[in-house]
Amino acid sequence: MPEGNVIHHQARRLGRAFMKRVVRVDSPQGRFADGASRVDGRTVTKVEAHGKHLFIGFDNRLWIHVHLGLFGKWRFRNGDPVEPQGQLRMRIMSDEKYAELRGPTVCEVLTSAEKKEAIARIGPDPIRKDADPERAWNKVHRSRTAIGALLMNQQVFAGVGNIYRAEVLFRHGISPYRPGTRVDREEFDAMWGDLAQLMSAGTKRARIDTVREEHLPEVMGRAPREDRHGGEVYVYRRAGQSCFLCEAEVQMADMQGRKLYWCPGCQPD
DNA sequence: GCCTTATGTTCAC
DNA sequence: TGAACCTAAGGCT
Repeated sequence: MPEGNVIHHQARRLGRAFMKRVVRVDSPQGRFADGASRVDGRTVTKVEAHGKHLFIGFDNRLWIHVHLGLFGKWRFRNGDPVEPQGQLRMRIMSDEKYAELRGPTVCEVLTSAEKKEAIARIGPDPIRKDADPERAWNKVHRSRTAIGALLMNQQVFAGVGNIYRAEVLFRHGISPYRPGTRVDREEFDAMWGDLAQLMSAGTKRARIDTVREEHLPEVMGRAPREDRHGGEVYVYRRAGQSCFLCEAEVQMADMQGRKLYWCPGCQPD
């Protein structure tokens, strides 16, 4: 159940394991059998992440495209593959290592042109150095949609998910219900820069930490147990508890089918 | 063991 | 707006 930072982390890991190597690719479950046969036995030339989308490139100009969705998971192992247990969509294997993919929303083979189209469909990804924040700003400041929803829209901010959405709004004192049209340029720039930094840090560690250093003693003192997503945060999944920085109670509400967390004291309408 | 929940997206109505 | 997708972990019994 990863946000963009984890996908980038996994892309690096897949690159380290398989780049420039001839690999075997199969689909013990069968649902990716046709795709696997098109890249089986080829050499991996590139691994890229764009938002929550992962692309593995091969020397025949084809790409495996993976989107984990809510349930998808990679598992990395050393040595010879063991007998598959349960539903295993794809295996990618070198002599020393292999990776197993279960439960993805998307696992398909694309041509270079199709891969380009897939990337064009999503917005700029704050983790990528080649991202153009103007594309996101143009959509945000023209939209009456709530900024909390815009942050979750992959065509606006690729890779941002429910944790980064809640946390970046908290860090900038912005109500999730404020329309995009009422987010000014300065606030947008600050949030974009913050996302770039937070998500890049989250890529290295494959976890999400958003608490500023000066608040850590207070947060650690009052939240001895890590939430199971791993990492220290201000409001995500803290509904009903008091805010770390003010007296207000952290709120939870449904926004477009996803749970939204915010502090009404620090993020007034 | 069973029920709920989850860092997500798409499609049908 | 809701269901479907289809996996794993945590909480509860």
